[in-house]
Amino acid sequence: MTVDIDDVAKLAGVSTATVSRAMRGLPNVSEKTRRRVMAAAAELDYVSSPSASRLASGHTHTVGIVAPYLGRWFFGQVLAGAERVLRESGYDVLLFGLPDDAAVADFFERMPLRRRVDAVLVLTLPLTVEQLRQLRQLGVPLGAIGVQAPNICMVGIDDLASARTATNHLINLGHRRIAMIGGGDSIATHFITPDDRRDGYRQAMAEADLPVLPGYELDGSYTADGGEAAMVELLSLPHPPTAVFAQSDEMAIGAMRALRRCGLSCPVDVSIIGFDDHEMASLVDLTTIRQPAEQQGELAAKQVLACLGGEPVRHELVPTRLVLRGTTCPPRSAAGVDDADGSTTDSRDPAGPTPPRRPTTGD
Amino acid sequence: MTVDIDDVAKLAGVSTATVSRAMRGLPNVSEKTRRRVMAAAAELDYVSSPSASRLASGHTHTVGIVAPYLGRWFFGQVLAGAERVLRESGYDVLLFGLPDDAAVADFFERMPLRRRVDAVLVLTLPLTVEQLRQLRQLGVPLGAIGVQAPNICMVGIDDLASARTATNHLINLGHRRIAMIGGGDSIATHFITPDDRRDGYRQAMAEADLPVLPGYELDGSYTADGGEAAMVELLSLPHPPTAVFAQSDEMAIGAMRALRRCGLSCPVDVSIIGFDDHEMASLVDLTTIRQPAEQQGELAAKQVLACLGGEPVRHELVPTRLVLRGTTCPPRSAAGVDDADGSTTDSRDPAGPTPPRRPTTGD
DNA sequence: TTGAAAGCGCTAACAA
DNA sequence: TTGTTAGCGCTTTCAA
Repeated sequence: MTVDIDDVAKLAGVSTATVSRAMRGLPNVSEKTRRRVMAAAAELDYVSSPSASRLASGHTHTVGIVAPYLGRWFFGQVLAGAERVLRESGYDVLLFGLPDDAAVADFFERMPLRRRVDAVLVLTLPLTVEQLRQLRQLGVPLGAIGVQAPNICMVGIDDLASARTATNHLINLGHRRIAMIGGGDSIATHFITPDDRRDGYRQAMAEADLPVLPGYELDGSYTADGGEAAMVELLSLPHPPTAVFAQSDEMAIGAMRALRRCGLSCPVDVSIIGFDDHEMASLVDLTTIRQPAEQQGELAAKQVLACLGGEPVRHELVPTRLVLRGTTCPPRSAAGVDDADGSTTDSRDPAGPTPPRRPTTGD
Repeated sequence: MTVDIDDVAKLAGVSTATVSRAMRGLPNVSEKTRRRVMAAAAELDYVSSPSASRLASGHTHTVGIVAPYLGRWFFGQVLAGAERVLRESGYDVLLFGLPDDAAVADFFERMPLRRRVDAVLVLTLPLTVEQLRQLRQLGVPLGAIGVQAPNICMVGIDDLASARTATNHLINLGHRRIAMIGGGDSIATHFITPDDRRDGYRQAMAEADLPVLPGYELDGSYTADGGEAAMVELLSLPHPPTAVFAQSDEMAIGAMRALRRCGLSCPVDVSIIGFDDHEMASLVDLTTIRQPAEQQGELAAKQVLACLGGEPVRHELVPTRLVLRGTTCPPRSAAGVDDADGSTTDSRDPAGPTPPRRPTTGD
């Protein structure tokens, strides 16, 4: 039924070993023979059986990608970048989404990656020490995005410095009452993004001698709804903030919605800065910190491929930058202040500034 | 080094065949033996080699998923739904993104799915007749989303009726000059989404005796930038529309941006309705047609699994519905008209209406 | 540079 | 219900 290596060998008049060598491009085959083999293979429309070659060689030519959410913007971008690099390098991508605790538990109990992949890419997954140990036990190169751990490849951004930049932008505009919407306390040891961003916020505030008022650090669960709820809470404080740093654009956009529903104007009443530069950020004119998502996926994929090629483990940080748009401006009380920060590049949105908005009055 | 089926057999005091049967849950094994085998396997931390069992059995327990864009919202949602169902059914997911012509060409030339998967899921990929033929030649069940073809599973929506609903909504509000932003002419025979939505628009217009003015059908490439460009063109017509039906939320949001940049108000100057109910639609308060993306992924996955179980090919349409938000209202000239449509359920956004906006004046 | 042959680890007939 | 055994289709020594 299906044509196998023997058929090709017969047609080409060589042994199966030679067919195998020729088709994999090994050097110890004469050009003449290789041509004959390739011609025979083409004529028979032969494709080698991956199961058979995996069994015989022990290599799967497959990379496993594990991600918590496949449907969210950031993960989609990272996945797109990683998949493209792997596909173009001839690797298959085996995908595992772990959207909830049950899925995580099941995954680490059955370890479906065992004997199935040559390398694993972990996308921003909060890992416990034990889970990381289990992944290590797979005995294949590990790559991670936003997860720092010894002896595994990783790419990421400087969350702390980026959060400082965001906060400094608000401070430099003259704000003094600046709140933060972030993620809750993370239990996972190796997932430090929310903590780092929080620390960056705190550092910037401390350096400017500004207090973090009670109730100014809220959990927005990294969702728009969470951001909206957090903003509502902030607005009910005795001294509501004049500016908010949201740890993600989704939360920032949720916060903007809360303001709109309250009849308040962003940025005139409250300035908001987000984080990510989600595709929708430009559409809602959101000032934010841009992080290159797809590029991080590409880099992480290249790193594990390099490890597979025998190169040493690498760690890479990609740069972020402040993207100025229309949701931040000086507070009503203050005069404009120079806005500058050494650690990242400030830049106007290439699309150009949008016309300033009038505050909408609530009904 | 790695423990194999023989080790387990020895420890359990049975033959390898029995181990194989016991571990796969085949019926012809006594409970006592099965327990002994499972205990031995657990003690040795044994996991069977997928390559070996695939080679021996011919089954891969893997489903290939092919999608044009992994990073876009709709595909992320569908992928999340499909992956979850497949994972929970014990199937591996092999992922292929085909973002550009080169990737498509390469994919269909090398056919990396051959001998690698038990079924294939195609997500909204414009397929030529020849490409579809090649997929069929894989000899495995095929499932598709938004791609109609004989004898393959498919889930989708009624694009034509949904587009009519969208257009009728604008008509019922009293609009007469209604334009459409869609996709260009599709070359692919089996990818009829843009054409169906266009036909729905045309039908609704014709039934209401409204003309489709010259220049009222534009290509927005299904991107925000394309939508913005199309809107700019519409605004430069001798008789600009008072309402626009965009075939996707991304294009709708781009069109909204164009209006904002021109100092025009949505919906007071121009009403806009989108399509999809993208997560951002509620955040920018966009009236739209909701289609359940994740659910379509789940259904398609279930369909191919059913085919794998010997059931016949199925076709399923999932319902869409009009979601009323703040970007549509009667045109300036007209009095309000009753808005009703029998084919779908009209509903207020559960989050409730937002306060009406004042038109912003351009500077 | 090529060929012969022994696996790779499992499944599935067939036999018991 | 269980065991025996012959493959599944390739890769990789080892010899030539």
